[in-house]
Amino acid sequence: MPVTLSPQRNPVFTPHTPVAEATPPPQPSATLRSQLWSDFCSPIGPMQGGGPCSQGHVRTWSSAAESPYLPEVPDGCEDGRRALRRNKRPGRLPCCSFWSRIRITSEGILNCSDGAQGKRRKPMAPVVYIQDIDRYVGQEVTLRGWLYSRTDKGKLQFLQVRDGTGFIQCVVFQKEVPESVFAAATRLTQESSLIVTGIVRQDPRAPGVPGGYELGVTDLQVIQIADEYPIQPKEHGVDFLLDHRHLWIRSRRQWAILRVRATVIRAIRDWLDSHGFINLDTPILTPAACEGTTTLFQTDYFGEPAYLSQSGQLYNEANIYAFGRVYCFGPTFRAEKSKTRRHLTEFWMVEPEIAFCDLEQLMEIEEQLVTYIVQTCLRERARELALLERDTRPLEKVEPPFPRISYDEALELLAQIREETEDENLKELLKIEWGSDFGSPHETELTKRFEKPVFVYGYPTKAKAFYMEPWPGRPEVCKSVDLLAPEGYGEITGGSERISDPDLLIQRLKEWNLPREAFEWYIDLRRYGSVPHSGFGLGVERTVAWICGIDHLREAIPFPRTLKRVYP
RNA sequence: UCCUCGGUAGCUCAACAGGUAGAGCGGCCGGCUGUUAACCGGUUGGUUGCAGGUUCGAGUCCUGCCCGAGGAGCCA
Repeated sequence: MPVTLSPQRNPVFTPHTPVAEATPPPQPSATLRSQLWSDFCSPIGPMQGGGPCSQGHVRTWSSAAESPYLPEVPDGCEDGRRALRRNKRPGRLPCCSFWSRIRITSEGILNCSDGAQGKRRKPMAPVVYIQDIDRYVGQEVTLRGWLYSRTDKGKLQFLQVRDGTGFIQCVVFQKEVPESVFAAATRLTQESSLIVTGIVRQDPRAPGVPGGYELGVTDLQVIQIADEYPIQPKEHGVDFLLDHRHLWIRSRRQWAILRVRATVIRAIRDWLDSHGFINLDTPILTPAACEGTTTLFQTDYFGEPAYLSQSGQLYNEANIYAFGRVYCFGPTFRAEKSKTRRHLTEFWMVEPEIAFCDLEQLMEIEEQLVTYIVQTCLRERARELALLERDTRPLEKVEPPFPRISYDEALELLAQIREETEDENLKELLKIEWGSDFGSPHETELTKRFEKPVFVYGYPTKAKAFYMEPWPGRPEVCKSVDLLAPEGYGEITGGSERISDPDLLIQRLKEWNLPREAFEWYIDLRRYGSVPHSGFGLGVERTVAWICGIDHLREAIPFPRTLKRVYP
């Protein structure tokens, strides 16, 4: 994994450049790009900093105003000419690269034909990421990012800077930087983009992620002064924040959650890829309901209806007969009018499917996968979880085996909870007849009784999907299993052993009033080498919410889609 | 679809019993060498969700509507 950017590729900043002149005023967006290139790439800054060519050749470089690519070099700058000739395809070369060559021969370029003298420039500080800052203590480095917040103490300013990989405090002392640098820091508004150079030092007072390190600023270049930023570092209403989701994701909590999400997704893929699973994508546009029960989003498919997928499972079942162990990983769409913190209309789900696998083996796979996800997050995202103030002790207990209880036992447990509680409201909520699926209150109360995720298996056949294998000797119960996360988080996976007998499957389609024609291909899978097989789906957002300890799924996905929201 | 709560400055909220619409934050100006959502002084900021009604007078009371949130239902 690259941890630093090569200075050769990013020679964009020169220490001791007069910042006041290098800093653009706020620009209309149409001109911003060329303005940025001008600041990044134009040698005007360095030439001025090191002693300008008296003929002002550099000002004629077209890169500054027109193109990010190769500048013109005026007659008389022989080193510049030679550098140009060395480039086989000069037109393809960014001027940043060009400038790095110039830097190597800076004595030459600065000693133009008119004899103007220039000083050798200081070596450029390496451009680094905040997440790697601990490797650079005592060194001068350059960071590129955005101003998170600023505290002005008069002759001293604290800049909280983020670069996508972390947050760090940069300290600007008036005495230690050129006047223009201090002035530039004063002008910075929240979320202004900047390039800052300074000496890395350890200081326990410095906040941030990772924290404990700060940058003693030596130079600062402003890229853009941001307009007044709508989101302040304080509490806001949910509606306001969701309207500004495109900006909200920059804030610390959201940043931390979404980094955990990325790790959850990678852990899922890592584990499956290294346990014999092959990733096969299943269609998102589908001809009919997979289950026949849920409400789907309908689209116009060249005059015919097509529906956004709510599951790739049926296709996975085809895929296992070609590949053995497979998984699909994609978005899932549900048009139900659910209006709770546990539901999104668009969410992500991984669905493994395994040939020659019964329900018990399925549970073993699930608990291993879930354990791997949790342990990977604890190991690799400790900083983010700390920022979220997640108590990780419950997560540390997550390891196989998870408790397994049957639906019947769960009902007994619920009855017992109703006996014990004084809360009349809760007593009412927990009422349930044999044959019904659990609602949120049931799941919540059940999981409070366990420290680890708990499997509930053997649900009533009528409460589940048509394709589930009946329990041997108890046809009213099926070989299904849900995994309920602890701490009240509820269902994070749902799975089952699938029916492998074609006749039984056909009978079930009839009982569920599903059109057999649409499922002919699915029945085929039972006609040609049918084997016992099982699979499950794991909801990414619910898993992320549980691991992060957040109470609403909408924060576990970058741009949530809910009943009342498709913007931004 | 049902229940509950809410909509006042850019943001978070206040405004007693119907009587001049306010505070903090943010922005702007000034001060401060260790701030952690800094602090201090000054300053800026309003179609009180929309429509109608009662009243001398409505953010406040009444009617209707719109929007949002939480929960239920629904939901592998």
